[in-house]
Amino acid sequence: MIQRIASRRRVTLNDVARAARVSRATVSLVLRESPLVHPETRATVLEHMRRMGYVYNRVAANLRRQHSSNVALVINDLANPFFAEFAAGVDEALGAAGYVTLLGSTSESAERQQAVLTSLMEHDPAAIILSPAEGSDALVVQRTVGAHTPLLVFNRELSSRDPVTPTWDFLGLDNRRGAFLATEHLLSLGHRRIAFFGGHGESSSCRERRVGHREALAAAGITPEPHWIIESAPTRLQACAQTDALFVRDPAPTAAVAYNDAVALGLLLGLVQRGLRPGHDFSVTGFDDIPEASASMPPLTTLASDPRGRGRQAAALALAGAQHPPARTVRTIAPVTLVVRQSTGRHRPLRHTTRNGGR
Amino acid sequence: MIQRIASRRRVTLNDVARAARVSRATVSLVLRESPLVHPETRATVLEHMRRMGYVYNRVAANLRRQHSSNVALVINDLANPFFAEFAAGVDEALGAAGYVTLLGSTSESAERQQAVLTSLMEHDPAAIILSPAEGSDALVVQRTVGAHTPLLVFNRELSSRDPVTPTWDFLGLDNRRGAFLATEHLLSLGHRRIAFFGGHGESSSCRERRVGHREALAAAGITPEPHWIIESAPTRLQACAQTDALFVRDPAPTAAVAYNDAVALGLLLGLVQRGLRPGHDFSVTGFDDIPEASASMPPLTTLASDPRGRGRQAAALALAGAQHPPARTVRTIAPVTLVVRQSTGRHRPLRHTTRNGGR
DNA sequence: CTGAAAGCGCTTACAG
DNA sequence: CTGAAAGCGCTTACAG
Repeated sequence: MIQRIASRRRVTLNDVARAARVSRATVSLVLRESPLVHPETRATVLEHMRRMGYVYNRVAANLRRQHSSNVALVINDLANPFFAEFAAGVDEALGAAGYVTLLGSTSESAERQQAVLTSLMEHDPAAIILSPAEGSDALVVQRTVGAHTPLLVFNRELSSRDPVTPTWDFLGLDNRRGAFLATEHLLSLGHRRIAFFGGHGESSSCRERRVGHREALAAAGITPEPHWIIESAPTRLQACAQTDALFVRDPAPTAAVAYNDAVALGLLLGLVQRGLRPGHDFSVTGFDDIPEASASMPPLTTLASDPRGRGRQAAALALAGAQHPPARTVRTIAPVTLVVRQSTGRHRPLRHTTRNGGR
Repeated sequence: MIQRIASRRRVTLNDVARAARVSRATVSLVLRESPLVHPETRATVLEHMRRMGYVYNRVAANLRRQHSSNVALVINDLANPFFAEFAAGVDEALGAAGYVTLLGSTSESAERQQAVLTSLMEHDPAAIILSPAEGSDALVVQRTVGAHTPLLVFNRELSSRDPVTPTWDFLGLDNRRGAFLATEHLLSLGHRRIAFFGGHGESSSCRERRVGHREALAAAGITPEPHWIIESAPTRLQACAQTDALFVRDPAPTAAVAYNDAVALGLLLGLVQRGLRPGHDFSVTGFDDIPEASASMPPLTTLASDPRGRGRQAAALALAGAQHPPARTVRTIAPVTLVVRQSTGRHRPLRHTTRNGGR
């Protein structure tokens, strides 16, 4: 009976005021813990709220205050543990700051990204964190986000056919240095013919990692052969299927810097299917340090970037962008660290071993 | 300069009306594509909107219409690919229905779940989809969600020390039958001593899976030994560390039904470290069919539950709950299907092979 | 310390 | 087909 009455209509601040025999203003002040209101009045009001099951309507409050308490988070691939961890970090930090996360997952589709951004914009986000879908266009994004809402682009550069001056902040990983470290590590193990395996040349992160690879080789006086650079979709299955491309020409590489962990794990599988023992006959590095990296056979040498920490960082940057007037755009490049495991050593899960892990 | 002027203030429906020299009502009708408004007027208004960069404020509209266009999604472990896929499915279906997803990730903490739910409730969700954190209490959840907002609980039962009559809908997997199928499969391979490995007895999904395991054994006339039931936190690392518990007493099990894929993958690793060849000396099954399951060494026999599809289903159920008056609570149990891979066969990735994969 | 009034950006009868 | 008015649930000066 009480249940029925309670569920008839949402109880509002007005109802509480009437029940407690005070004005709406007073209830509002109680809500925001103003010292102006008499402790006794305050206690009465609070008691009424509790009894009536009042829940604050922050949406209405925000409308009146011209304020927003939500941040949109648009993710290209939530199924990838790297981005899932990132999202968890974003949500954690936003929640701690009193914000709520509006999620949009695009499944790597630029069209869906467009729809998602349009819809989210109608919910008046204080800021947007966007990990762009492949092939998304900077101009299109810029147009739908508009000039009022601060945008933080994560992980991938946002570009366009026509030149665009970025009006967004950027948070990315130090891809160049990561790939440099991985290549250097393989060189230190005695490898000379080191492939760069997987990823697409259109992706900015892939391009940057290739540069790091090339620079490390150059520093060692090595000029990479064209057939050491192998493309593949950044998935385990596609990478596995591309394994043979490493061995089409003699002399074949003895090691590979993989675009990321997913690709590296696919390559591990491909090597085994070919009768090779990874970490023994052929060395492989990854990128991201997803949970599977440490549990693969053999465990994967890779670059750790702390995706959850990146998420917290992204939230902080986005909120900063929302608070200050848009001064100038901020570019942040987060460091990555090499984690050495058996996929490049010979059952020696140590850092910077100098034993030759190649053939 | 134009930039500065544009970014000064958000342009509202009022601004558009003034610019187009019509009333606000007319603009509002244009927005909702009402046939009442003259095509020419309509065109003018639309053109002004475009030029002025108007973006619809759905929050304000919802307030007026006493309507909500967001659904809260609270997830206990977003880093787990199973839940990440689920979340992607939810977001996809909600987006298609014109709703937006409010994300809350709890990292398996009941306290954080409480905070997250409270915060999300203030954003007036049309419904809540909750995958409960371990140890969360039904009464507490019920109290903070209230009677107005339909709640769909996913994956785990929500219980309490005191008896509660559920006022929420439920979507879960057919855990009992899944574990039954896995056990039956191992039996068909000739195993007689089959352990149930990992998970905690407090978790409803773990309890249900244990029942399935026990029933399948019973159907084969086998009474499980107490030391065949091994607890572990549902993570790869903890599971790996528990491997030895399988072999403390003779005769030891020759196969194990693992609580889920993470646990199974940890067990695979533990077996290898012990010098055993999984799928050869010892058979293992998982649960969930996460992407790594097919890429592990050896690939994992497991139960597939289509988490993305579950997500879409959850979204549909939640929206249904939001539309109809709360009639009675709905319980939905989604089927799972056995996927046979090498971790239970001898390099025979086929369904229902009858070859003995145990020792 | 509390109340009456205006307004956030929109929608919805109600007249005309 | 369009305009003037009221109101969603809240906050914020402004009086008293």
